[in-house]
Amino acid sequence: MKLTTRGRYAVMAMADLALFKDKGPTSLTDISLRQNISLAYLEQIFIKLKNKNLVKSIRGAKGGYVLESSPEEIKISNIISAVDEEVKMLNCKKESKKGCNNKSSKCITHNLWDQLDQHINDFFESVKLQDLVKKNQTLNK
Amino acid sequence: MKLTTRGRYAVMAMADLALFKDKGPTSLTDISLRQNISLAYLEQIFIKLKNKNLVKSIRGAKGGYVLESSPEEIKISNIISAVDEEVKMLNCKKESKKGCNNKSSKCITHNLWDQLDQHINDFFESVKLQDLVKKNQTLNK
DNA sequence: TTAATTCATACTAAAACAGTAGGATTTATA
DNA sequence: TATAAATCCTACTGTTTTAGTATGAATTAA
Repeated sequence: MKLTTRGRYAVMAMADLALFKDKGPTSLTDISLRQNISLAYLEQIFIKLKNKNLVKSIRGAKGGYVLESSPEEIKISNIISAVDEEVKMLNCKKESKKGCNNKSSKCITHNLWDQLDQHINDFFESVKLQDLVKKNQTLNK
Repeated sequence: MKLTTRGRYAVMAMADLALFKDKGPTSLTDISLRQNISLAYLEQIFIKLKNKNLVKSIRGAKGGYVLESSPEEIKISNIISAVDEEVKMLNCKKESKKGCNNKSSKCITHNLWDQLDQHINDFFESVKLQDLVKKNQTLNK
């Protein structure tokens, strides 16, 4: 599976945006400082988030980023899939390389990975940005 | 998370062992051919499986590997954790490096990754080797 | 005009992955 | 007892990915 710091950072940054969404556009500098993520790396991540219409950019001084939708509407799955290429276990799908050919009994575990994919994706589908923000508030007294 | 071909191969190989468990020890050569996995790579994987007491080795000609327990008793989680170092999303745990310090609001997403870990591990705990073998049999007419 | 910001692209060190290579040891069996 | 089949052991390696750096251009509020 592909779930790296890029995905994690993206979710953290989006959660940060959600936390401060009432204070106008949030600059990446702020997020960088608060979440302790390299600014230049954040920039790359936000290009992708923007391309997938998860955030809107405001250029120039006092600019920054704002969420395109409300935190209740943004699913974690949207964020992850925007920055990491995909959440998939299986090589088997691509017929080209090695992979199993599905018909034979070769890839006995085909279904297992399929189901795991399903589980993980379901999980990310079920959690909204809002859930993170709420959780955070109740957790830190 | 760490779930690579090594983990996949390990599960495939163990499933293969389960399928042929009545025919005496199974050699890695056989598994290599049936599952299309490099023999030398399999050898490395099986050292780990042996160290974790998932398989038993019989050396010499006509030797091979056999399962230590019955397929009903071996959980996928056992296999994965034997060959991949761990199934964990969080860097935050290790205080040493960067990570979040948990007390502050920094790592808003801490719980999210924790829960995902839980989900994945639960899944792998719930599936037994026997489930794979059965599934395979019913699937291929 | 300046400073703060996004935007864009190219580069890079380090690590991990997926093996390969080469040989030593053990053991059934012919 | 010689041979072949197997596990065992350790070191090496090409490739890719990751996580970031570096550099500079474009935009815009003040």
